[in-house]
Amino acid sequence: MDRYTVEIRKDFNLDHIFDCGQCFRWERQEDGSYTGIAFNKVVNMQYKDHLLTITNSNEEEFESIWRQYLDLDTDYGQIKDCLNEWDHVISDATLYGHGIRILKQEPWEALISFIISQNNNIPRIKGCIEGLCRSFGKPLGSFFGKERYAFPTLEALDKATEADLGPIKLGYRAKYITETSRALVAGTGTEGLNRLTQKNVTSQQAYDAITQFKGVGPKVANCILLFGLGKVDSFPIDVWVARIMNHLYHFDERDKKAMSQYALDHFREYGGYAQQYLFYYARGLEELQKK
DNA sequence: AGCCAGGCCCAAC
DNA sequence: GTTGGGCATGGC
Repeated sequence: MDRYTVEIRKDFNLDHIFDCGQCFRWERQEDGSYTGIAFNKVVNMQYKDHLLTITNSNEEEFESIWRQYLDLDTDYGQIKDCLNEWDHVISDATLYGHGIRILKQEPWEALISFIISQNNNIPRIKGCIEGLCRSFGKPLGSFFGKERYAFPTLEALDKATEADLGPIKLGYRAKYITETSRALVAGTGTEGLNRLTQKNVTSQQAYDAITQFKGVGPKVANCILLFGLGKVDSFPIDVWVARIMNHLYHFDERDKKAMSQYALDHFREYGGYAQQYLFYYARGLEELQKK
């Protein structure tokens, strides 16, 4: 099978990247590598001795897809330095998740995925999304021992009725998916979403645009901004972030407004990175607690 | 068994 | 503009 290897010196760890709750279609393998799907490509990624090897890919795809997806042209060392200069509490979190990168995911997939994520747990979110792909996504063939499916297109989900979505067990979110698909087809289509990634579209403008969709509130919108639209200043506050902000900064867990303002003041244009370090740290602490 | 999960909608203040 | 009940489903 085709493969491509590239050196990545630092600030890169597959567990941190794929297990920090930003994406739902990557599976850890026995050997510590990850197999997953993005942009209709099935690949396996292994990182060892500062070398990233992408299997079932090549240099051309690396340059056209994976370099941007993995955000390899961003200097995370510099970002962590800034965050630690602007805030003296976050250092443990930036050390704990030192290899995190914020994936540049496809806007449409992020929109639907994070609608599904609301009031849901990560294993089940993954199950729902996989079910959607199996039922409504294009078959990509068998890779790494499994049949693989693309994420469904807007057109495919637009055609699906709520009854069609029944077996996926999305619960009350099924209606959000159908209504959002209808609205997007009637409106700007996925191209309209893609345009929101442009630099001249502000985070506020993109936020206002996507909160028009049913099922997209403040938290879901901020996740879409951060993970799908490249608005890395956005700071999604879920129960984990609220919890860790309470623990580290002594905010009332319900006071989202105060936490957002703190993020604005201390994490500034890097709010999204700070949020991911905090989220991953919060879940890591919880994991330790359980032992 | 019962609480919880990457919350949102909508009605009632 | 804010607050709170209701909500589908299943992980743990």
